[in-house]
Amino acid sequence: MSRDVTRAAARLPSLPARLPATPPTLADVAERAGVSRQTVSNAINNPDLLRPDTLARVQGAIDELGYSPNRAARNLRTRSSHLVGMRIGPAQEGTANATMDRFVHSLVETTREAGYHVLLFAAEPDDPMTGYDDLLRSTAVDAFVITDTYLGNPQASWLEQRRAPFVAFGRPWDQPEARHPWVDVDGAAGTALATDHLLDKGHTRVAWIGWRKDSRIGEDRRSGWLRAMHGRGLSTTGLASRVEDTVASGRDASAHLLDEAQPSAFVCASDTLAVGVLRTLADRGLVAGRDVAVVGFDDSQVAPLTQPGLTSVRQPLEDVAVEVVKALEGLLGHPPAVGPGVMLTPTLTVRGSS
Amino acid sequence: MSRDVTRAAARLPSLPARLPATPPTLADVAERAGVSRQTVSNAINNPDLLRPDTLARVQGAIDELGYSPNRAARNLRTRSSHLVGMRIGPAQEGTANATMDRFVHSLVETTREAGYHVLLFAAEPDDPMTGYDDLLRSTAVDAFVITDTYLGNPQASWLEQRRAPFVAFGRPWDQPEARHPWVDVDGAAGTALATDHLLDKGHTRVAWIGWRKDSRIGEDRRSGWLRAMHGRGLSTTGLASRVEDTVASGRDASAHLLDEAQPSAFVCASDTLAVGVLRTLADRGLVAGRDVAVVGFDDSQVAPLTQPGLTSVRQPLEDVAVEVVKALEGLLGHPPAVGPGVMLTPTLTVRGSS
DNA sequence: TTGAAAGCGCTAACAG
DNA sequence: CTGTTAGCGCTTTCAA
Repeated sequence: MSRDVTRAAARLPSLPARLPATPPTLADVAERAGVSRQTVSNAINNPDLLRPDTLARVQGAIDELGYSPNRAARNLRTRSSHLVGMRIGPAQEGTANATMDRFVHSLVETTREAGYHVLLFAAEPDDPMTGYDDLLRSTAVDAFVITDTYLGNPQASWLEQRRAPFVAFGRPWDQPEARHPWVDVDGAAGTALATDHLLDKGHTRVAWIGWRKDSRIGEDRRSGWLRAMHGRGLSTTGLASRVEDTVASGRDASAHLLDEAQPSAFVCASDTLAVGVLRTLADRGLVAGRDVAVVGFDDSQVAPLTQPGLTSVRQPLEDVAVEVVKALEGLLGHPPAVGPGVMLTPTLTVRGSS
Repeated sequence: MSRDVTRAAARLPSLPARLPATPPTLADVAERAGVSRQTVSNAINNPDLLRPDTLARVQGAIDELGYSPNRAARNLRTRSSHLVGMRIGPAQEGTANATMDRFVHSLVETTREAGYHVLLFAAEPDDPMTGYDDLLRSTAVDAFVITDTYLGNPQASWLEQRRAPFVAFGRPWDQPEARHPWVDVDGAAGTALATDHLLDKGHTRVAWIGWRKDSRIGEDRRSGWLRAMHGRGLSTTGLASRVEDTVASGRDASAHLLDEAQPSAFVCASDTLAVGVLRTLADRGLVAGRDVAVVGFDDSQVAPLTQPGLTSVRQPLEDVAVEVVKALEGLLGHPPAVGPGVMLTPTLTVRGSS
């Protein structure tokens, strides 16, 4: 093989740590170990099939050469890439985005442990599905993780129709017929946790500031507050408000509620709204955590920075990632296994505001 | 070809939008269009070589079949994956992380336009280079983008020694001999911009609160403040402080500076420190923006949420991504072209605090 | 247990 | 301008 002459010549003068111009192949390892290529392949993929001494010799050659199987070749052969695609939206400022970023970190970490990598892609400006379509048809990824299952977007049903493997972070709100695996965080449980926390501290008039009614997630979070209040036989009349997710809205809403309903505590659908509440309290010379308690949602970057620190509901995104990867592994297993949806419970990060 | 019989049978009863069990190949398109496989390949990669009518026929077949070249096969053949690897650190809370997340978004967006995808990977807990090594040896990515070029980490020199194509977001602080392409944001220019902004407003005693001396980035940012002050012949004696990057440190440092040196404005190395300054002002009944001006750095999520809004230096991460991708394209071009480092200038987002 | 042969789907080189 | 041939590096039959 003249190729090997070239390769040997190319490798000789180089530093041990430097990668040769063209990486070693299965054949190189085989020659070095004095076995056939398939034996090397088996050493990697089915070590049990080899005699221990053969395995050791092959392993030695692999280490010496710094061999790692060529992905493209392996992908072509096995029809799988060990890549998981995930679309990320534009870098809009805001809490929702930050939550997704936190999730991406967890996902990358978890997929690594499962032998997968995460391929990020951006939405095409025009068609929301083109990115998925291309990756799917070119068999560039084995599966997708989708995240925004609300706002009635077409991803889930589109992928399902295509029989593309995917796991959703977010329950299929509007699709009871959906059969795909999903993982979600129980927002209602989170706000119930927050509300109970306040009730345990002796508050009886706990107000809610949430999002507009068309937000499924917002209504879900609101229901947890309602449930906790009613669970103790407390009235919620006049204690709720539905507004835009901005600081100004939270500020206005809390001012209004304080005037009209005299709550001693607020549970909010987001940290943004909670910051608005803190501002109202400051406006009025009230001390958060002493005079009025406040709890936010998402435990965002701002929560520890407010004065006092903002108590906030925290989504267990690390656990979400773990469950997503589990579902992914089931989906890509032989035979494919799709379990039921997984619902996780958030925790409460208690700080000075409550 | 018995395979085609199977395929046709499989495709017939399916919905047009549903992906056939096994995606169409070049051969399928070729047969459909009545040309050879090579012609289809040319239609995709070198359309100029085809006669217009042939091209149209092939294109038609491609569209009808929903054909997209198999990535693995193409990667194997061309020895390139059109994937760019980027390592992300653990999801620690904090501004630095948020900046990186913003950058990732921009990078994904920009690479998409260049026909690349971003492959994210996590650091192995033990060895910082294993992730790079594996991806490199398995030829899973064409190049890397590295981000933390400070803290004397080994990535840059390691990759350079391996002759692995990579672009750094961050100048090679400690390696004047480095020859790799890099893109960075001129922190000194940012703080100079901030300082000049304050000086233009009539301030003469502008204080600096920055990081400890071992931070290259911190010292760079500090130098911009120094330069701007000295540029107007103003003294900086007693006006600077170097502390940890925490709210508490910013609060303490600003309190101390106010007592000792009576500054009327603060420029900070981070938004975190600036939040600390705001807290001191609130403690003392001073109004930020009216009594004392404050400017932060990074224009993080908290900046618009503080009361009043925090003026902050903003890194042009979108532009960084564009330059990084440009450098990447040069690096991966034929022949590879490596240009000089690119230094970008930040902007100032002015809010109520100044 | 190990080895030989075949082929995944594509593109580069050349021949027509 | 189009078609033929070869082979990228790997894994999966099937034999030995």
